[in-house]
Amino acid sequence: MYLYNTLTKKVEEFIPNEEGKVKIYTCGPTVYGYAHIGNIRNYIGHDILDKTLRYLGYDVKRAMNITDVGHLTSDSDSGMDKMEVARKREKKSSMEIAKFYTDAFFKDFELANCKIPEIISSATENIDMYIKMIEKLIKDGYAYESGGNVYFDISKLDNYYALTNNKEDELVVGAREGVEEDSNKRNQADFALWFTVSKFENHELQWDSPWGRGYPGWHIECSGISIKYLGEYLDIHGGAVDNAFPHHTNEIAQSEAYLGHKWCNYWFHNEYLIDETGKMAKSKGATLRVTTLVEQGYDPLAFRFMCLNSHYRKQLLFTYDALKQSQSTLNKLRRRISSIDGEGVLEEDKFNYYKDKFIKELSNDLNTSNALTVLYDLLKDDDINGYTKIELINDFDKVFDVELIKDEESVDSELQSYIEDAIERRKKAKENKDYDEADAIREELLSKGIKLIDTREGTSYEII
RNA sequence: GGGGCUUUAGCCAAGUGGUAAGGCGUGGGUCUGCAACACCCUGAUCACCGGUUCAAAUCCGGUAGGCCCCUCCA
Repeated sequence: MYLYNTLTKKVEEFIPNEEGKVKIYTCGPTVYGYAHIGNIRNYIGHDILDKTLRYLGYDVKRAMNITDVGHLTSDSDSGMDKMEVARKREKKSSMEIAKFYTDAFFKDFELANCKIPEIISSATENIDMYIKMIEKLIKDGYAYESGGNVYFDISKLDNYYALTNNKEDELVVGAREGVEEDSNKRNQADFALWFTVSKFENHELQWDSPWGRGYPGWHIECSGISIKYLGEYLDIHGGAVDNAFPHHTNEIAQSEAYLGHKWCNYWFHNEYLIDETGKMAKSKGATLRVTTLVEQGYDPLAFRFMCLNSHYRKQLLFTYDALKQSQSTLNKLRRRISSIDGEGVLEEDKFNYYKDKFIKELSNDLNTSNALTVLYDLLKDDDINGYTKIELINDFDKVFDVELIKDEESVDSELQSYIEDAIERRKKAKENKDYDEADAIREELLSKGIKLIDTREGTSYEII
C-alpha cells in the first residue's frame, strides 16, 4: 500500500506501527450546521481509505470526533464559539443544537455509504483528558497561563511548521479579515488550549478546571480523543487540506510535547469539492446536502461514484451536469451487471488476475479512477464466466460501495401478479397492433414507478 | 508577501521518459410498432514559451490561468 503523506510530501509505502493493524483518526464535523456535499466528499475519501485497508486485510480501528464545543469563529480570543452562535441563532440549548446537527450529519454520511468509525466521541465527553494533558504541558514548560487562558508556547518546539513548510516570519497575522492579534500570547502563533469564563459572557457549556471555569480550545480535542481511544502511536491522521495548518500542525505540537515521542506517521489530506465560486463552506452558507440531492431525485451513490471517478487529492468541481453523468454511468453499470448470467464455477486464476489488478490500483495512493477501469475491463472480458465476474464485482464493491449489484427489490406477490398481468395484456395488444392500448399500459405502469424494458427475449421490468 | 495544490478531447478523468486508458455525452448505424434498453462505429499531440534527452503530457526553467492555507471552515 502506497499513500501520499503530507508530512513528507511524497507517496510512500504504508507501514503501520503494529503489523496487520491500522489506527486511523479522522477529524469530524463541527455540528453547528448541516454538512454540505463538500464535507461529505472528505468523508468519502476517508471511507475509501478505511475500506481499502480492510480489503487488504488490515485490522482497522478508526476514531472520529464530533466537535460540539470550543470551535471559535476565530482563534484569537475575540471570536465567538460556533456552537454559541448557532445556539443564539436558533434559540436552543447547545446540546440540542449538537444533537440535531449530529443526527443530520450521520444521515448524510450514511446516505453516501460511509461506514461509521468504530469510535465516535464528542468534544464534551472528554474534558478530563484535555485537562490532564494541559496540566502536563504546563508542568513540562510547553504551555503557560496568560490573561486567564492557557496557551501552547510554540517556541519550545524545533520543528513546529514541519507539516506545511510555513515560515514563521512570513505568516501574516490577520491575513483573513476579522482576525485580531491576541496580546496575551507570547508568540504570534501560540494557540489556546483552554479558555476561561473571563473572556466570554454566557458561554453555555463550561467546566471547572485548574485555571478557572471555562472550556477547551479547538485543537486539544482531536489530540485528546485520539490518544485516549487509539493510544500513543497513531498510524494515519486525516482531514481536509485546510486542516493541515493550523489545526493539524497544532495537534502535532501538543500531542508530541505531551507524549514525548513521535505521534503519527502518516497525514492524509483530502482536497476540496468546489463549485463555480470556489470552496464550499458552511461559513459561506453552503447548504447543498446529500439529503438535498436525494430530494432532487438523485441517487446519493451517484455522488459517491462521482467522487470515486476522481482522485481524493484533486479538487473536484461540482456541477449538476457532472452529477448527471455519474448517475447515468452508475445506472448503465448496474443494468449491465444485472444482465450477467451468473452461472459457472469460480475460475480462480482469472479471479486472481483481476483482483491483483484492482489491488494494484488502489494500492497506488487510492487510484479509484483506475480501479473503476479495472471493473470496465472485467465487464468487457468475454473469456471469463459470469459467476466469476459476479464474484469479482461483489468483491470490488466492498471498497467502491456503490451497490453495483442492487439487491432484488422484494416485490410482493400481489404487485408481481399485477405487473405480469399487465405485461401479458400489453403483449396481446401489441399482437393485435393496438399500439394505443399497449402504450397506455406502459404509461400506467410507469406512473406506478414500474419501467418496462423490451428485449429480444421478452419484456422485463425495473422498479424505479 | 510566504506556503501548498492544479491546468489532458463538449464534460468527468488515467497517465511519474518511449510515441495519449476508461467513462459520460454528441453524431452515425443495428435492433424496434414507437420509445427506452442493448450493441457497433465516432474524437485530443496533453495551457503557453524555452531547455535537457535518441525520445517528454511526463524532467528542468520561465509565463499565464484556477483553487486552497497563513489562526472560522472538510
